[in-house]
Amino acid sequence: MPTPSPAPDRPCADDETVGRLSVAIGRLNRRLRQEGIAADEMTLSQLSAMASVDRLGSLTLGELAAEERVKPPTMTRIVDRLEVDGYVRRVPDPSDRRCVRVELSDAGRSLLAGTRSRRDAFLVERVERLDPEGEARIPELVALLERLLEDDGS
Amino acid sequence: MPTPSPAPDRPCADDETVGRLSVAIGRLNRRLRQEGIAADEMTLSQLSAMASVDRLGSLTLGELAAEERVKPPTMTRIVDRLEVDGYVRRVPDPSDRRCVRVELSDAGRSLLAGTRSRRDAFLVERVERLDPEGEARIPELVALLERLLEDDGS
DNA sequence: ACACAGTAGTTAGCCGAGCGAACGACGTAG
DNA sequence: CTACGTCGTTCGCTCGGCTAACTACTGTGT
Repeated sequence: MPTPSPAPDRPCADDETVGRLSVAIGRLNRRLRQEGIAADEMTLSQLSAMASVDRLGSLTLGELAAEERVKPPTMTRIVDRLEVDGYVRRVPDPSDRRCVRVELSDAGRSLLAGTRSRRDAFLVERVERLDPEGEARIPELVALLERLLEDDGS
Repeated sequence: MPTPSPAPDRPCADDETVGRLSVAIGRLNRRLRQEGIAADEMTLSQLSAMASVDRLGSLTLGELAAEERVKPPTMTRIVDRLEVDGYVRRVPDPSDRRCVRVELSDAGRSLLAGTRSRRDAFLVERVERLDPEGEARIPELVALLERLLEDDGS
């Protein structure tokens, strides 16, 4: 077969495949940054944080940082910017005044909805460019990626 | 089929799936940064640039920037750092003295080899944590991701 | 009750990654 | 030879990530 890559002499999908995977992840990330951000004023980090709050409900800043795999100071600044732009609120936790809960504002929710679709336009278009066969496989792909992220330590 | 995700009421794998895809991409990228970088002094951008030079051979700075989907000033600085660290060389192009060709040094090549395997350790471990069924699907996943990146304009 | 250790978040300071604008050096068309 | 285009660099900016150090609070142990 003239397909350049397969090289089926290797028993399992290890080294080379994994290398290509991390390269592909990096590139897709950059593409998503370029495509997704141009439309609005959001950065990927801000968007991702807002999406987590939307999905999981009110979170403390620390929980949000952990969810986003980021250290607390980083999340503090991301939330700072989202707050001055009016997309989230800091709400003191009544039962533990050390904690700060982060909530989406209405503006945040609607911006999230609108932004998401625009940001995803690139991916949707890319997905649709695939043959139907490939397109049908996308959900599996996503599930697999999510399983790679399934967590434990660190 | 008891597979949890399909939800076949939606005609195709669009909006929500694509949203999850971009979230997963972002997270994996951050994880790779954390895991991969700790071991050595490389950043993902530096590594990715070196990998491109390794794969495609000597490139001009502009070609490299395009390949990495980055603007020239960004690539200039990445190459700056790689050069002071001795991993690449800037070689003037004899036929067009405006151009600068970027080449890997021996140190760069060996560091690339060593680093790649360490950086991939996280992914390899994650892949192996999957059931064999999932593991077997990784190559398809990679191929699909690469097809999403297949290029055209922009 | 009070002191002390531990936890949540912030502040300050550092660096890398990305961009656009402006510039110098070089090639090319006229 | 002049004028224009291209390549790379420099400058100056924002964002995102980190660590270290600090403040405010909780909880625990005498």
